[in-house]
Amino acid sequence: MSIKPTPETFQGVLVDADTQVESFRQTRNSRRTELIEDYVELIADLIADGGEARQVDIAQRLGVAQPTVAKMLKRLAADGFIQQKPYRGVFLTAQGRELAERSRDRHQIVENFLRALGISAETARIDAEGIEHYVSGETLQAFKSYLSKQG
Amino acid sequence: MSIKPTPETFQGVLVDADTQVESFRQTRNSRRTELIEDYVELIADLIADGGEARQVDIAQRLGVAQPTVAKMLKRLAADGFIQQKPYRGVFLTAQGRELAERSRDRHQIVENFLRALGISAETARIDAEGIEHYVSGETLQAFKSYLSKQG
DNA sequence: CCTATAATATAGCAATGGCTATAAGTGCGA
DNA sequence: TCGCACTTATAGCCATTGCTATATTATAGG
Repeated sequence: MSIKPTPETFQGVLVDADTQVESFRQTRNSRRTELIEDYVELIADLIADGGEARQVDIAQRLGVAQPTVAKMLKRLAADGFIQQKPYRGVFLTAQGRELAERSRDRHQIVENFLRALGISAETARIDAEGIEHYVSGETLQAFKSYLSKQG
Repeated sequence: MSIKPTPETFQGVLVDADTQVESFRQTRNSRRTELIEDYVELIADLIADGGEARQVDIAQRLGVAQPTVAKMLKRLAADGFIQQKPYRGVFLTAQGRELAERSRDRHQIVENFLRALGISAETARIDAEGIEHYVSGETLQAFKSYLSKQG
């Protein structure tokens, strides 16, 4: 089990191992759902904006190739977030709409929070895209309450 | 090219496509370096704490299996971040130390910032682990200046 | 109605990051 | 010094997320 010799004689750089492993585990978890959230959120936006979400549009927005989108859509369908008809557009299921709404809310709060801190619109947009997936409920709440105090 | 019919008649949910694609591209980029940063940062901490970074310790901290670590270390060595001697520990190169230091600084700032917002220690630790990799220089600066105003 | 263009589907490849099982090397204590 | 326990190396598997190339289907114009 590799017991370290008298850890208390060293600088306390390291936190408890069991504690740290939990953080990393959670991060890996978020990483797994990150792409799903991006897709569902984008699909919802495309539908809201133009009535339909086509593979070519999703691909163009995400900056990936169309077959990459096709493959991911199969997974989203298998996971119950969307419905697909061959050679037709995609539609969100109730579950998909629910996830999209949560994602969009969270995204908006994070982006607005960064803007409120004085960060430029462009940076806020870019950083929010990455950060949103790693923000817990507690942190989101803190962001919200900062925003409301700024009012 | 799929020209949308009169987009100005819809709710402005969507930002410009070229703009959005850049955000997603950047996010994918961060995702690629995320694991490398975690490894290098952890290796630096283990060396600072106990003088050496063994695969079993890295594996235990990250919550992954030892062969997973072995594979990643090969990649880190190929990328010039660490040096390996067979059946011996790993050592950071100058490049590795540089990355480790930057990562640790950024990590600390993000975690302290979350704490300053009133977020609990545990949540701050977990969220910082995910968020740190997606924080741009500008945002980091904003976090720092919030912290100094709090001081 | 037929054809050309656009969109979607499918096949197959590569890199990444996990895993288990097992081989090989190290080093300590009897 | 010899053997056992620990550590590292290696082999081979799987899932994910990207790609290119190509086949198939839809659809709009002439």
